[in-house]
Amino acid sequence: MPEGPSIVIIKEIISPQITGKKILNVSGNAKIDMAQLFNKKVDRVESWGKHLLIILSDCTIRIHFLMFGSYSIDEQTKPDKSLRLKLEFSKKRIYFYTCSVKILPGDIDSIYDWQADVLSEKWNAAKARKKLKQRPDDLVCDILLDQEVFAGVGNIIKNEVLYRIKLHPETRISSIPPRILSSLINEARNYSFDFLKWKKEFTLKKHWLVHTKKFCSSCGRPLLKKYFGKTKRRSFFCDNCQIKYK
DNA sequence: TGCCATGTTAAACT
DNA sequence: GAGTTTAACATGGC
Repeated sequence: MPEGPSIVIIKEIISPQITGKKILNVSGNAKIDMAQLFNKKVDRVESWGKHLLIILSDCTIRIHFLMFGSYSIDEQTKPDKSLRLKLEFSKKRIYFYTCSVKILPGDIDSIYDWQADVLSEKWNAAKARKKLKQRPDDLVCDILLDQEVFAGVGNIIKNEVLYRIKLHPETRISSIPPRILSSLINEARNYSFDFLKWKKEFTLKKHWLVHTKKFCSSCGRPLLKKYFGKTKRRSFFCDNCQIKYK
């Protein structure tokens, strides 16, 4: 579920089913003020990075699926204890499980910077570049996961992007040549769209070149798995093909 | 079977 | 108070 493209898919499925519809009942164990949602109409459904946003007239329901979140439509498929939020409409019921639910008051456009979302048509590569320049000492494996810079990028996308541009995960931002920095920013977006396409085709895993893989598809040597940086997430990489600039 | 993970937050530490 | 580490969430794949 969790990386940005998966949220886009959920948005595309849910949006046409509930946009313009009124919330007739709210339940679940989410720690939110449910009364606030009662009888409100869904204005639109959006995604920002890994956030699913159900936008109402005066507030927004923000769903974050974390690591194990899921949802279902019309039938409750999980036990009550994991049912965070149930939204009932006249003909539809949407269930969200094991996720983080928050109500964001006010205008959504003043809360989210759509230009930071790698999957948004408003994505702004130049702005991302400026943010990178301000973080010269950060490792590239950390900054790719930074949702302020690359909203929607998760650990799989991180690994695949770095492999694609032949850059070592432990490289400092300040050491990356300008041309490689450009491809980093471009591929963070491009790979996310490839991820989206493959996920829709149910062929995502088949297309992984490095994530959870054992051997480099380019040189055939064994891939390494290490935990780098502040984020300490798994990095799969080829020590031979991915360059660590200094 | 048991471990680990596509993620984030907040509490508990140093 | 800053920075770092751990726990919590609770499921599913290998």
